[in-house]
Amino acid sequence: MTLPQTRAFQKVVDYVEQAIAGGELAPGDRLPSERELVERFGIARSSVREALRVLESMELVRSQPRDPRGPLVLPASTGPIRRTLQMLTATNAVSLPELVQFRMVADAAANLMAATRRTDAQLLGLERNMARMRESIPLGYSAFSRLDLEFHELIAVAGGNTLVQLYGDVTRESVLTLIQQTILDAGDREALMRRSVRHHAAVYQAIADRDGRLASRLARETMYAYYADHVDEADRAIMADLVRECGGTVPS
Amino acid sequence: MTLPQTRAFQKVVDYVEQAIAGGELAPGDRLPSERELVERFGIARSSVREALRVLESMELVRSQPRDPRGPLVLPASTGPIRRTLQMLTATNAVSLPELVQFRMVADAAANLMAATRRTDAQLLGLERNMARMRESIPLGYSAFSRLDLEFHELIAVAGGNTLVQLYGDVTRESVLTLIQQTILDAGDREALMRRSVRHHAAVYQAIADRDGRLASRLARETMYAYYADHVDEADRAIMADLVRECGGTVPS
DNA sequence: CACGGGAGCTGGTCGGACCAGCTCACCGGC
DNA sequence: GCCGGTGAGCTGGTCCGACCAGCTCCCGTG
Repeated sequence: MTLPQTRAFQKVVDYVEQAIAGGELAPGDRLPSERELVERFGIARSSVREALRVLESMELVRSQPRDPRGPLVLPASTGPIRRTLQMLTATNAVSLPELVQFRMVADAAANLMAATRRTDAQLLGLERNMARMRESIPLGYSAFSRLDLEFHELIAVAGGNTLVQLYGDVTRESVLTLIQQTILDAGDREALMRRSVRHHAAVYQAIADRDGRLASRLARETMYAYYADHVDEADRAIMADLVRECGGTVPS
Repeated sequence: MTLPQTRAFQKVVDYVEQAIAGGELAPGDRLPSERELVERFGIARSSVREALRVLESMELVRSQPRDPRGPLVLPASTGPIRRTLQMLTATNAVSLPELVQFRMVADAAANLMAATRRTDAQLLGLERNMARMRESIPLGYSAFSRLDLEFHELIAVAGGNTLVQLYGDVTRESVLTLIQQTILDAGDREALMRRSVRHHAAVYQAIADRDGRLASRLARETMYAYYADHVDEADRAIMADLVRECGGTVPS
């Protein structure tokens, strides 16, 4: 009883996890109430509650106070991935060069896919984002960078690949938190923003023209131009390789 | 008291999360004991335990029974990312084409980086893996596929980018679980394995020669060859785009 | 100074208690 | 006969107290 190898709450967690993975529990379904789980699994309510907290932190389930229908089963979420990666970058388990290199690859893929799959409506969304971005230049870098993120996210959505979108989003956010201070300290922020707007316009045009390879190359060349100076020589060499991988060129 | 917007255990979770992110708590450190957390946060022990279960499920902390030193702070882990992605694929929130497309990009990047950064020792590791793989062909597909995964993981490690490595690993695992049955049902598994060995040999040679662009192209072309028949036309087109992105060619 | 044993903690689990308030079925009015 | 308001019966959130087995560390012993 006391040390049955697996802790009491784990039984409930395992059961619910497998039930969701196996399709027996679908989003919108309800788990039995805490007191009913107590009886079904033969464990104390505090143990059941621990299990529910774990399942909640995995975003598989949500308990709502005083809901007689029981805990709600949620649709599979990417939240834990985001949170975990943020923690990894916060503790320096993942470095800026790694993030930047990965972003080169992910953004390039997103651009490539978006060029093929984008709809006219999505193109319009990009256009509107660019307009707002131009207007935001006088408002300062933080407003601008939010729109910058949004631009890339719109492209990732248009690309239609959940993984490219998810990993790209997370990585962009992390890059921004790591680099923001550097940029704020740097000299001519407005010139930086203007350059950014030009780059976006070029990418937009490539996607509008359905020229995926160009859109991809632009992503990599732009990332190189932005970040090459912020990493050491070895990482810069890898970044240059990544630019060349898709036929791009790096300034010498 | 009853509905203070945020639940009692959340206070502890937030505190520990921020302390770890901010560097005040480092791996190897100890949290105060449960009973001490009770006093510090002014909440009941059951609430403290819920918090610890949540932190444990994020792999930030580990409680060990009867350890008077208190819960152990762990090094940042990628475990939750792996588990979450497995759940996403299990519930079909992420489809096979998405996984395959992402793998094309991630494996290509891993190969490219490995060609530049690999050490001779790592090259030797790849060689040994290939030898074991050849020997494993008669042992059946599951042993073989394990070695296949290992080959790619070795390359990813040699590439030296944590993100490429992590995402690649997770994605390869997921692809395997989704495709394994199909392959087991398919006709000539042995021919498939032999082809795989040849592909690995080619990638190995490119990495040995430090020809990153070739290694990258091989990754994409190989993935296309393996999986193009298992996806619909639209996704196949994207895969073809990805092959061409790095200058590769697709069979017509 | 080395070592062995016990005291004092620890985490794991259980049970019971109270609170505020959402739901739903039931009942009464229209 | 249909609709709408209401109260009973639950729910989840929190707390408290209790017991168990056993790891650690300290102190006293040799």
